[in-house]
Amino acid sequence: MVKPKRLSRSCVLRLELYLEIIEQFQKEGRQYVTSSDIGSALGIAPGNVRQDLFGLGSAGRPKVGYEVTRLIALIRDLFDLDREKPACIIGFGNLGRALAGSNMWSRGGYKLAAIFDNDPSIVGTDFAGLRVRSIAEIFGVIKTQGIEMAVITVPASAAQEVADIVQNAGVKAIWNFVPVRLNMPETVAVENQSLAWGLITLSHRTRPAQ
Amino acid sequence: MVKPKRLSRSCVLRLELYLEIIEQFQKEGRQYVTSSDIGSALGIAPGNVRQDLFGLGSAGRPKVGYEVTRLIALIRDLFDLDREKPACIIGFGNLGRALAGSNMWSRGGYKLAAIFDNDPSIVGTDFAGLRVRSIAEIFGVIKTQGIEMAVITVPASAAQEVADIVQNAGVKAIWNFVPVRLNMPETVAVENQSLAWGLITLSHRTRPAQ
DNA sequence: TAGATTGTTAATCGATTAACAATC
DNA sequence: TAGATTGTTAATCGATTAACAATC
Repeated sequence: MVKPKRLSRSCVLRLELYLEIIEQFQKEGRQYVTSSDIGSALGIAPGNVRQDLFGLGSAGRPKVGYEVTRLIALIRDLFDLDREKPACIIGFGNLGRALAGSNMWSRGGYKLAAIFDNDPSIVGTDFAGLRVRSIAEIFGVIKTQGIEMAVITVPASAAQEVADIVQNAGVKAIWNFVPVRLNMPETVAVENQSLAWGLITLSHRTRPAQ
Repeated sequence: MVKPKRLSRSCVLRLELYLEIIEQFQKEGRQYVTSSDIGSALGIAPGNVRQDLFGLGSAGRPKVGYEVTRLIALIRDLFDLDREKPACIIGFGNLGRALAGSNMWSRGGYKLAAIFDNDPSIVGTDFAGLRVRSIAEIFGVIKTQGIEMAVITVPASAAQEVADIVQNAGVKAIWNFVPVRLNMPETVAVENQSLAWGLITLSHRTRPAQ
């Protein structure tokens, strides 16, 4: 189950879609799916699907298709979704709260393990069994709980400072919702989730003809 | 200022980054930027920057660089950011509230013009001068206010139904935060913002070596 | 002038699509 | 068997990178 070749970002994106749709097929009770089943559900050419799965080390059977359980296991393994990785949220405003309450954590193989904020009126309150902690505790809690990922939803002025702290504490990944380019070593995986991008893209795509 | 050629998604993404960084340069008082300035700030090859700007119909001056104000105007025009387009949010839970309060609207050239929810305890309350309206009013309000874009943050079970309504009302774009594939005609631009994707990507990128 | 930087073409690289033999 | 579907190679397409003459 070694996977030496680096997958392109677009291939990763497709595989995420495949997983989603295949799990849906599974819910419907199907045991096998074909590349056309997957492709037509997603608007992707079946050959493209086959080649992606081929790179994954698939094992489809001509005329039958791919075994659903095996395919799901392969993709979940590739994405490391079955290991519950501790994560934290830093910045517990509206967005932090929304993310904390979302069901995305388990889908991504993470577990929300700590929440931090620097507002004294929030620190100490409870959310889903977690006590909101002060910013000063970030380093220690990440270390002792082995937190691997930090979601950053603080004001722009504090983002780099917070990122430095979590990086020093040994976090491997940062999900950055702040519209600021974080300066981080290559060892930390940073995913920028600038919300304005989605809007700008839509604005572009619906721009009136001139 | 006609732009016949279709830009690739990655090119659009880069141009969004350029805009961001160029506006930052502008704040610092600079009048000209070179392709290397932009490229090195973003980790993109300067030749790539030049080619993108070339496709935009740029007008740089050898040895001097590109005029900041002109470049900003070109990109903002391309993305149609200077026309304030009315938008609405449907589903006013934590996420809807977080998005409503974000400063992304003006950056994307939109203006939050209406909020909808079906919870009677929320309908009628105020948020930033807007009265939260009931789901039943969606069609009429979109029509009368000329709303062009709808942000959908409702439960998964209601997403398709809501999308159908806004599409019938004439919305041109949907920003879908629900992890559900919406069935929409090609005339509607749909941007899926599945939050789990960011997590899965990070999980993949930090997967322990095997 | 000399040096820096653009505009733009050509070369490379990678990803997608087409195709079809292998196989169940 | 015949037909459907995979595995896998080759062809195409597009995007990135390299390169360099033009120019300020």
